[in-house]
Amino acid sequence: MHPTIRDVAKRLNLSITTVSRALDNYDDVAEDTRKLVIKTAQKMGYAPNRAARQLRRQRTDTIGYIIPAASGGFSDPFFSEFIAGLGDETSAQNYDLLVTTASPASPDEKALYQRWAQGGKVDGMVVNRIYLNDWRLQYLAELGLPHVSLERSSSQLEFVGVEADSYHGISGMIAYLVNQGHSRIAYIGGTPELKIDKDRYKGYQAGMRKTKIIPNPKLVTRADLTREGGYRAAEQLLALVKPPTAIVCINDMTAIGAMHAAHEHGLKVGRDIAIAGFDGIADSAYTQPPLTTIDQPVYEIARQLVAMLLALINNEPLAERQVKIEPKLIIRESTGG
Amino acid sequence: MHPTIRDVAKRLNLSITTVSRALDNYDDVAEDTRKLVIKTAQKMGYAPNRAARQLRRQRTDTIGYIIPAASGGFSDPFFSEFIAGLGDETSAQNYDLLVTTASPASPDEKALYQRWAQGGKVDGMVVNRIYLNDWRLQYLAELGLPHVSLERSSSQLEFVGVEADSYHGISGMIAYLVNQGHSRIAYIGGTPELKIDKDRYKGYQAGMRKTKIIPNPKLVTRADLTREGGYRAAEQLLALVKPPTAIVCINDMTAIGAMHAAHEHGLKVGRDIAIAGFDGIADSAYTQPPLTTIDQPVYEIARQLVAMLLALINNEPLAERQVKIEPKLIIRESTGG
DNA sequence: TTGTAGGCGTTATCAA
DNA sequence: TTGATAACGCCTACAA
Repeated sequence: MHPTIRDVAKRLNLSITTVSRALDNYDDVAEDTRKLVIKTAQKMGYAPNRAARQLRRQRTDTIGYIIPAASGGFSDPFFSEFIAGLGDETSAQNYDLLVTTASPASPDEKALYQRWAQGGKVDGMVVNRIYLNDWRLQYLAELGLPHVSLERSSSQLEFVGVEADSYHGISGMIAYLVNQGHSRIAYIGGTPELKIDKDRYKGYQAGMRKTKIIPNPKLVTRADLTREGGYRAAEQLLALVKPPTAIVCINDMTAIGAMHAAHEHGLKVGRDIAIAGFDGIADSAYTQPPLTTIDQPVYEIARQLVAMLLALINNEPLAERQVKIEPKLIIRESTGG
Repeated sequence: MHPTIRDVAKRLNLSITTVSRALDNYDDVAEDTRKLVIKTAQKMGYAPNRAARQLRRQRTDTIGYIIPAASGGFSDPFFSEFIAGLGDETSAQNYDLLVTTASPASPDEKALYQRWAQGGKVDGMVVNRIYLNDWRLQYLAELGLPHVSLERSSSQLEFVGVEADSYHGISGMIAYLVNQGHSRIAYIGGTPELKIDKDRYKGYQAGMRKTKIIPNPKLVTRADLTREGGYRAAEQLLALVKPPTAIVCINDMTAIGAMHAAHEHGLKVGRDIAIAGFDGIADSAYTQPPLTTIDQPVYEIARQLVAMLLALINNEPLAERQVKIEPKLIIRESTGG
C-alpha cells in the first residue's frame, strides 16, 4: 500500500516524530533535515493518511452539504452555482466538501445527517432551502455541530449565515411592473412552508398594496420551483377568463416553465405578457427573450457561507454573523425591456 | 463530545467487543444482548466514528469526483445531472461522495488528486471530460486506485467505464439535416484534445462525407463548451459571406449560445437556420424554440459508473467492464421540427 | 535538535 | 457467548 510516515522515517533512519514535524514545518527541526525529509517524502510518494490524521486531530477538515432535491436529479442551476461556490472556497482553504442529494424531510435525509454529523464525518454543514420550521437546523443546533445557512428559519435561536432580501427584491419588481402599466400581476410561488416563499409572497403582497389595485386571489398560485411546475401553474393562469398581463415567479426555473407555457399559447413574451424570475441564474441571460430577474450572487454567497462556517469551526472571530444581501433587479426583454 | 463505543459498553457493563459486534450484526452475540445494545446505542445517540473505522478497516466508503470546470462556477447542467446520479447511487449503496471543482490540468487539480488518492481519502474516483492524453487516468492507474470514466483516453490500457457513441450520434444528426435539405452545415466543437471533440468531429466529417457536399473548412469552428463560447463562434459563422444554414454543436450549452447569436441576427431559429446540440440536458426542452439534440442519459450513466466503481472497489465481478451507450436523436423545433 | 511513547475510536484475533 | 488486547497511522507532550 502507500508509504506511511514510518516508511519515510525508516528510509532516513530518523524517528517518525522528526519526519512528522519536518513535514508540518515545525521550527525545531534542522534545516537540512527538513529539506531531506521533504524531498524523500515526495520521492516516495508519501501523503499523510487522512483517517489517521482525523482520528488524532479530532477533526476531518471536511464540510458537508446535502442538496435538498428530489432524487432523480436536481436540475436547478441554482444548485450548481451554489456547489461551485462551496467547492471553490473549501478547496481554497484546504478543506474537502462532502456532497449528496436527498429529498427534503425524507428518512434518507435524516440518515445522512446522522451519518455525517454524529459520525464525525464532517466538521460542519451548510444548509439551504430553509423551511419556516426546519428540523435540520434544530438537529444541528442540538448536536452542537457548526453550521451556516442561506436563509434562516423562524425557529432558529442563533442564526449564522446569509440572507438575501427577498422581500424588497420582489416588492421592487412589482413596483417596476406597475410602473410599466401592469395591474393584473400574478405570482407563482412554491410551497408556503419555505422561508423564501413566505418572504417573496410578502413582497408581492406589499408591492400590490402600494398600488390601488385590489389583487385578485386567483392570480396567486403555487408550484414546486421546477420548470414543469412553472409550466403547469402558468397554464392555469393563462386559462383564466381574465389572464394576467404579468407573472412574477419565485425563481428562474419557474419563470422558464412559465415562458414555455406562454409561447405555447401563442403569446410573445415581453410584448403580450411580462414574465419575471428570481435568482439570476446564468441561463436567464440566454433564454428567448432574455429573462428579467432578481439577481442574487449565488456563487459568492456560497463562498461567503463556507468562509463563515470555517471561521465558526476554527473558533475564529466572525466580522458579521449575519450577512444581508440586497439582490439586484435585472431588466431584460421578458418584461418588455 | 459524542459518545464512543466505550461509553455504550460502560453503560451496559459489557465489553466494547460485544457492543461492536452487536451493532455490526455478528451472529455470535445473544439476541437479548444485541437488542439491548442497539437500543441503548440509539438512545445515547451513538454513531460510530468514521475516521476510526476507516483507519481500522483501511477503507473510507467514500468515492471522489473532481468537476473538471474552470473556477468561478460550472454552469453546465450536464454536471448537475451527473453529480445527482453519482450522489444518488453512492447514497443508495451507503457510500459517500466527495466533490469539488478544479480547472483541468491545473496545479490545484493535481494537488487534489494527490490529497484524495494518495492520502486515502477516497476508495476510488470517477473521471469524465476525458482528454485524448489524460494524466488523471494515467496517475490513477499507476497508483492502482480503482477508477471509472465516462469516455476513455487513447493512452488508457485498461478501461472500465461507460462510453456514449458520439460518433454515430453526430453522423446521424448530419444525415438528418442533409435529408432536410441542408448542405452548408457548420460544426462548433471544443478543444481538439478532448475525446468527445475528436469523436464528434469525426462523426461530423463522416456524415458530410456520405453526402456529395464538399465541406467548407470555414464552417468548422471551435469554442469551449460554454454558452458564451457558442455565442461567439456562431457570431463568426453568421458573419461569413455564405453563412451556414445549419449549425451542429458539440453540446447543448454551445447550442444555446449559438441560438442566442442567431436571434440577435434577426434569424428565426428553426425556420431561417437550424441549430442542434448534444447531451439532452433538461433545459433543451424549454429553450425557445425547443432544441434538437442528441440525448444521452447522463443521470443513468452516472449511476452506472458508480455501480461499476463500487464493484471494482469491492472486488465484485463486473458483468461488463465497458458499457457502450447509444445516444438518441431528439428532433425538436430548432431544426424546423 | 531529535527520540520515546501514549492514545485518538474502531475492528478483529485470540483466548476464556 | 463474551472479553482482553493489539493494531490501523498519525500527532504531540515529554524526555533525552
